[in-house]
Amino acid sequence: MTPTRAERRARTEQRILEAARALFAEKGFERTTIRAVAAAAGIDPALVMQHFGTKQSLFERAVHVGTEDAGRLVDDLLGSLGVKLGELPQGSLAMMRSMLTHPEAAASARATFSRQIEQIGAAIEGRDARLKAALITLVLLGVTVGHQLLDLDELRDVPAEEVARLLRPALQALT
Amino acid sequence: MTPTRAERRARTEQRILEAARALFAEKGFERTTIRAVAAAAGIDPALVMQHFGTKQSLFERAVHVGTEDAGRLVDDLLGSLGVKLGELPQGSLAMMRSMLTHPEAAASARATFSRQIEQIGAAIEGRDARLKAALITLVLLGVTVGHQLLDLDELRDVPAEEVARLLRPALQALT
DNA sequence: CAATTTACTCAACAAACGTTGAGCGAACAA
DNA sequence: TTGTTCGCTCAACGTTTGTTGAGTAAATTG
Repeated sequence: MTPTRAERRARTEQRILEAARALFAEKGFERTTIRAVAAAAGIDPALVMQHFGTKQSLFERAVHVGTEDAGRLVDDLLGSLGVKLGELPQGSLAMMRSMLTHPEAAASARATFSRQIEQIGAAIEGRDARLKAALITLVLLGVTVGHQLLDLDELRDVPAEEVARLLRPALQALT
Repeated sequence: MTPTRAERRARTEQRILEAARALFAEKGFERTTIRAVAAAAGIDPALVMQHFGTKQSLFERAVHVGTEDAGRLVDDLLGSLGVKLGELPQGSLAMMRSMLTHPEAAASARATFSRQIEQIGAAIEGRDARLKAALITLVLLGVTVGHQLLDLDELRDVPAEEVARLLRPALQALT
């Protein structure tokens, strides 16, 4: 009946990570406090430190989940040009939210984007393949930022399929 | 010979604003401290407060300059499809750098983008004009973020003309 | 000239932050 | 059951932050 010790540990660690991801995605690294994460997880701030050591490593752990899945967005794009907005994992949103202000988030973002660019570039022929791939990635970045993070009125309540439909010829022009 | 009092005041106010713009553009709102701005301007931190009251209003004053010029980027784009990257005023960079983490910067960014979207939308025919205009703006946002703020390797040292040349057909597909 | 305004510095405050160490009580191993 | 491990809380530290009020010296005003 009573949960085992390892279970409890894994359970609260998960609660911390979920709370951290949500707050990092909503407020970014600097405006998210350990105290707020702890409060959202229903525990003491000190426990967060015991589990993750430092705020920075908590961020890394929170962001790393979903980073591998982020490549799928590009796969889907290249395969069928069907962009799936609004399905980004919260870890990727947290990274994106912080990448302009937090140096380590910027490094992580650069690594992720470079991986994606390389992936796309390999599927494009021609001399400017890498540059074109970068632009494709940045087009998606811009739309995602405006839609998911900036929450622009013009994109709110617009179905992802419609965005994909309008974006498709533009992206095709870049290949 | 000795500068008048009003001159001195305007002079240092200018130095503060320049230092603030540079730091806000480089580090964003939360990582830029009043003390750092004061040090960069060669004065005491208290003097910054006397001039601008609060860090928030300093940011607003620092960002507001160049906001009107930001619309020209879109004008140029629509007129000749010649995107001029790398010529963004530092005030706009500061706003962009902070828009994902600082709520008031986000509000300012939304206002700026909405103005641009409306402007572009008026020049596009069809039912999806506004949505297309939003996507055009976000494409430029993404490229600017990747180039100016994220400093991606793939776009570094790439002349703006080449980016514009590759981007042109993609943007044309959105009109 | 004397009187006053003002650009500016100095020292300090209160709040919030990340982080730490001691201690408590329940789960574990023997 | 006894001793140990460990998840967890509590209280506090030291630093950094934005911000303030008193004080100084120089420019202005009369």
